[in-house]
Amino acid sequence: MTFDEAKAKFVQTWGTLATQWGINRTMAQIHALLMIAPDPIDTDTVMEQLQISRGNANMNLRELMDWGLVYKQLKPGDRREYYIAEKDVWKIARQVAKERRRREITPVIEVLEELKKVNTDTPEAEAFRKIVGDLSQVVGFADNTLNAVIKAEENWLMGQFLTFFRSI
Amino acid sequence: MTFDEAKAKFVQTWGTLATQWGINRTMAQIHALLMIAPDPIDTDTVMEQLQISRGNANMNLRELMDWGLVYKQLKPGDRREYYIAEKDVWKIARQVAKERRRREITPVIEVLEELKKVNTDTPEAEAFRKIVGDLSQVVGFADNTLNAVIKAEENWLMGQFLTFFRSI
DNA sequence: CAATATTTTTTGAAAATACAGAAAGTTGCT
DNA sequence: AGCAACTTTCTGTATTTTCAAAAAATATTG
Repeated sequence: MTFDEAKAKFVQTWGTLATQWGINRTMAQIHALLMIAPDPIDTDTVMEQLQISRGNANMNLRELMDWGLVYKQLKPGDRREYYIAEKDVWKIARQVAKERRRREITPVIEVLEELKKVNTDTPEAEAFRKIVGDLSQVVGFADNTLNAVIKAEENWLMGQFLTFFRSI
Repeated sequence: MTFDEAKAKFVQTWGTLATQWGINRTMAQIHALLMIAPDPIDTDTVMEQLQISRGNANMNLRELMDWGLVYKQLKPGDRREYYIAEKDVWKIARQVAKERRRREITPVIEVLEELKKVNTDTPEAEAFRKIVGDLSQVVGFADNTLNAVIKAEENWLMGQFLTFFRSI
């Protein structure tokens, strides 16, 4: 496999993984492209490399900045805006964990807590509260896991977790 | 909130959460419906409750069985097939972890390992190997986390994890 | 073995999502 | 201010995903 093939495969793989987890393919591909770029890249380069329109490139670059995964970079004497990706993978992980927790997990926990309060007095309602409560625990577990990632220090994380998981 | 409203909200919430994580909305809604059903349910009931077609109901019920989250149940003296959901939420979690690991994480790890082997000798390729290697670690961490869930015993899981995470 | 009930697969259409290209908006220079 | 270099937003189109309805297959009963 040539280096160019490897880069292409990386971009494609990252895009596929993203889709499977409910994230826009192009956004992930741009992210991949920026992660493996040694230097800042401008919009036109992104467009050319991924064969996408300016509008699309711009939209997803903003989204990536919104997720805190990509930064703008200005070059002195150049009006264009260049983009650079966060390269610290654990920081990336923390950022993603943080966003997904905020956008998707926390709201669900709130709803489930609300639903547990239904006070209808039938066996059916009793069963309902049971399963909702149980699911609440599972989602809470996911929440805790993400939170652990968010709170963890860079290097500390790998060590602690690996030690813990190896014990299982 | 009435009990019926609560049930509806639960089904809707579960569907939304699923979409956000790359899973078919209807599949999750059927799953939700079955989880809170005290008794086995047949296809027509699913169709009626969620206002979906027979084809759609059937397809997603199969998919749910494929994920190991729903079982068929036959009633003596009745030709129809009834469906029942796994109610043990930790078993559900383990099942989901198992499937997603198999379908989505493991393949990515293999690709990343492959990509690390690119032996082009330039600074750019060196940086590529670095980021791919680092990401490999992060994905490996996700893999380990899912694996821990899969391997864990039912009740044991909550206790261990909570203790661990509280320490963070 | 027919007649009937039930499940499964297929197919084309509808809905949702993603996107290109163009228009509009900004910024900075002369 | 006026122009040029870029960036952002908008709008209609294309792609993908989801799904209803019909057709086909399978199972069950008399």
